[in-house]
Amino acid sequence: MKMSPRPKVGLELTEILGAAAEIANQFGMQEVTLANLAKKLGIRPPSLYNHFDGLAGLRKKMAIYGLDQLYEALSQSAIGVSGDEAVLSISKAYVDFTRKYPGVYEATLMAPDMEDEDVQHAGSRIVHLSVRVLQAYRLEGDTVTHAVRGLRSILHGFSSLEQRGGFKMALDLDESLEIIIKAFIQGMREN
Amino acid sequence: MKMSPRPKVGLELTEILGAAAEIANQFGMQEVTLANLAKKLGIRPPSLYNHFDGLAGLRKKMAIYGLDQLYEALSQSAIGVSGDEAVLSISKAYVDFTRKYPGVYEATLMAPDMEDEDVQHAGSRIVHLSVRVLQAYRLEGDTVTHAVRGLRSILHGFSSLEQRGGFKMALDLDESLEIIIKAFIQGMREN
DNA sequence: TGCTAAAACTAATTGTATTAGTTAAAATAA
DNA sequence: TTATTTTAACTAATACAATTAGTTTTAGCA
Repeated sequence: MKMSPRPKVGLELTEILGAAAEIANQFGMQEVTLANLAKKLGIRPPSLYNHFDGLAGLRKKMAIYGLDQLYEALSQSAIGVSGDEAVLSISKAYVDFTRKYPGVYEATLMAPDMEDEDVQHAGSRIVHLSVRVLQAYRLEGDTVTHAVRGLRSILHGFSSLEQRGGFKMALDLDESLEIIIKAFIQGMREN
Repeated sequence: MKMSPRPKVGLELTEILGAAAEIANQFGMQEVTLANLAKKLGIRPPSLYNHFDGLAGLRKKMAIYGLDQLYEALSQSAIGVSGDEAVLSISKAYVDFTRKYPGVYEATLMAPDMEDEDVQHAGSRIVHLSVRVLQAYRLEGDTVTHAVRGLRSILHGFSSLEQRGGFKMALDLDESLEIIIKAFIQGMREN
């Protein structure tokens, strides 16, 4: 019996998620396979099952990891600002994030079950942040909820379309975002 | 040697795309595999290669098919209306479409190459329709382009988030959409 | 020192897309 | 009508992904 040297890699979950995020950002989520991830980490695919429950488990963990990072970026951008300035600030931070970490953002949308409690919780922090920022406008009744839905729709739709190359006109995208957001919040305030 | 009867199925591409759309609408695009599609059609997976170039080719054809259907629904909804009424009408038609045919809408976003000429062309018809509807507001300069980008962002973002169960508050979604769209177009007009 | 648990491993199974080569049916040409 | 060509099915085989079962090494701890 030969003593094949099996160096105990001793992987931490965060290193695994970091490696998975790198693959996702560089090549897209469809390239985040157990085979590719294992290769990058220098281990065999079945070994990954010691850290999470298969591909579905990995995607869930990546979604939560991504939502946490996105929340972090957004909340940082909202420090010390309020009103229009705050809404514009988190809007730009949101789009910046999807540009810098497209794969992580993609992972955010690829949880096997969006109804899952942990995923919901990670996402709800972002919703609550939006609520807090929009409450500055003192909208009445359910209007805050409608406004949050609108803001999220704009940010997600804009980012998604931009990532897919959906905007073909040669016209500055940051300018578009600013104009769109300003129009929306002004329109919400007036009704 | 027995003459095994091999009934010439004589599939038309539209029947194949229809079957694929049914799978997509019922079970999601991840279930649109060559194996599942072939089973539904009563043929063997390799036979599908006579009709399109593998899974990537199928996805491209489904994307174009979906964009054409979406355009059809939107343009019908815009007949005989103008201004706010027209924008609201196509917005509702857009969201209705994604609710009735979620898999087809998903296919719209899953083309292997969004830059592909045929896919771009199918998508551009929808953009042109939006331009025509928004031109009623006589926005100046590049503002029409910004407005089209905003409208598309809202509609795509809203639909996408709704489909993924992203809106958890118990508050009517159609009402949200109407308020969001009205706020956006009013805000765009005033600047 | 010896036990236990964590985290790696190999081997084998299943399901997927894909390619190569074959054949029957239908359409077309002689 | 008969012969040829094209279309669209087929079988067989390959490559690669996820997964499961069972095994082994390493590290920490009693």
